[in-house]
Amino acid sequence: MELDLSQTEENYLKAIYSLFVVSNKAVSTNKIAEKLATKASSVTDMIKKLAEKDLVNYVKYQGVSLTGKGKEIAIHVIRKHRLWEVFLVRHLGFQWDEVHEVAEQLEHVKSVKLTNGLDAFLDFPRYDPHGDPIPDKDGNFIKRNITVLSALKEGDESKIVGVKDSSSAFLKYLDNAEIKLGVEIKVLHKESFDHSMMLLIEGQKISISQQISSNLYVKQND
Amino acid sequence: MELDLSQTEENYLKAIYSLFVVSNKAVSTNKIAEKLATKASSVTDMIKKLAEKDLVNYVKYQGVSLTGKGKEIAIHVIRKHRLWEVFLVRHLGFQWDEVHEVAEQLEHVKSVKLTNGLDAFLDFPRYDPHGDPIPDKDGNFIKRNITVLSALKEGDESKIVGVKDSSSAFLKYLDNAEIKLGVEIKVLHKESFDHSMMLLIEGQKISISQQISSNLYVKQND
DNA sequence: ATAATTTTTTAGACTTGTCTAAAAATAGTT
DNA sequence: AACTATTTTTAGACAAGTCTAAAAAATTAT
Ligand SMILES: [Mn+2]
Ligand SMILES: [Mn+2]
Ligand SMILES: [Mn+2]
Ligand SMILES: [Mn+2]
Repeated sequence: MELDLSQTEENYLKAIYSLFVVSNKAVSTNKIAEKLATKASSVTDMIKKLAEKDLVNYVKYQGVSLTGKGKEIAIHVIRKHRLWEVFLVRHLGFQWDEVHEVAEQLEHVKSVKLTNGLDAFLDFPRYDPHGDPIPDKDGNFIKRNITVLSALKEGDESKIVGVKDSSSAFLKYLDNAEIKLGVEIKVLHKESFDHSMMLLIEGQKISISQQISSNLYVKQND
Repeated sequence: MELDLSQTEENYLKAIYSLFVVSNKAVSTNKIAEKLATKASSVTDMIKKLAEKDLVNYVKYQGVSLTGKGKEIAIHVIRKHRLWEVFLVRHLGFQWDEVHEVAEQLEHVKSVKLTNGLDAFLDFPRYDPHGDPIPDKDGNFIKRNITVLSALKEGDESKIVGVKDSSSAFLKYLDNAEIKLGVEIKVLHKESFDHSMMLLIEGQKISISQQISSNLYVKQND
């Protein structure tokens, strides 16, 4: 029962998985097309193929969701993606905004020994450079209690633990503003006019727009 | 002038390169087909495509050779292949007979930063686990003066530096017989009947068949 | 030199993944 | 309920890479 999927098929499973996670309901053809920068008609074709292989549940016009097997594969690809990202940053001198593109390629390399060997070499990291949890070899991963920074109220204190947007542009902005994962922050003021925030980060007062605060994850305080 | 080749195209270039190296003349369609476990007709099709891209010199019915650009790409893929093999053995606990299959996948990952970062991480290794030289980032590599062990005469002393056959079966045989790269050997006796050899390896007397001795490379003594 | 054999190329077909254009189904609006 | 707009699916085509079967060229043998 060893099915060998193409990179394309794996990418579809990953896309469906991540879209399902945010909405928690059947994923639409158009959403998948947008995510994979392809056309809706191509998506329909591929969905049929994946349904044939029992990797997705598909009812015409009703959207698609992953089966157990499909979810397992999607998570395994995500595991590889994130492990490689850790490797690139820790050992090859990549910046956190440079790793994604390469990890998109490395995630499709098929070798259980490679994946688990890499995991061990990295000492079983639990988060990738963007703060996303890394599934273990059985597909289990930490479900963190997080919110976006923009949801905090004046006076709240928390810790920055991840990014929602991991585009190179956003990550470079954060580098520039010296906002790193793991730092403690305090919300000094919320401007009701434009919803910008004044933060205290490591003794520094920094003002950030809502665009920024809504793309930063902080630890949920409770 | 950035051409983006498919994995298949890269594999053809690599095959043509390695076949050319042994014969030093235009490579035949059938040889390529055999090497890549495909059909001659498929090879002809692909050769035309590569000729179109100026990666090979092709004259109908006369075989094929690499252009400068084609050779450059082939060597670059080989560089990646061998660097990954070193990584897998040194850092992920792979045996030397397990690395090839995975390296066949990793060699197609495209990122200059990745390749050069890996090279630096490994401290610029000059040989892969099978004793094959690793091209540097400019495509230059050591041309060693080597012969097959079977060519040595009685009384000759040398050092084992590589394997000609790198099949898992052969490599496992070597592991079992405790024949490793880098060890000094002395030819005690050559049996004229079956061309087997009696060797002295690290104080041990070992007899090997011609099948074995003709697949081991030793340093040329002069 | 001619015939037989082998190698290489061509012709036509198939699969995967994609596309555009058009049809069908669904959702939203009056 | 009927019309409109949007979403999704189908139909047909294309490029990449492969295959089988047959034709053409090159090589080897007689
Ligand atoms: Mn990523
Ligand atoms: Mn990531
Ligand atoms: Mn190899
Ligand atoms: Mn090797």
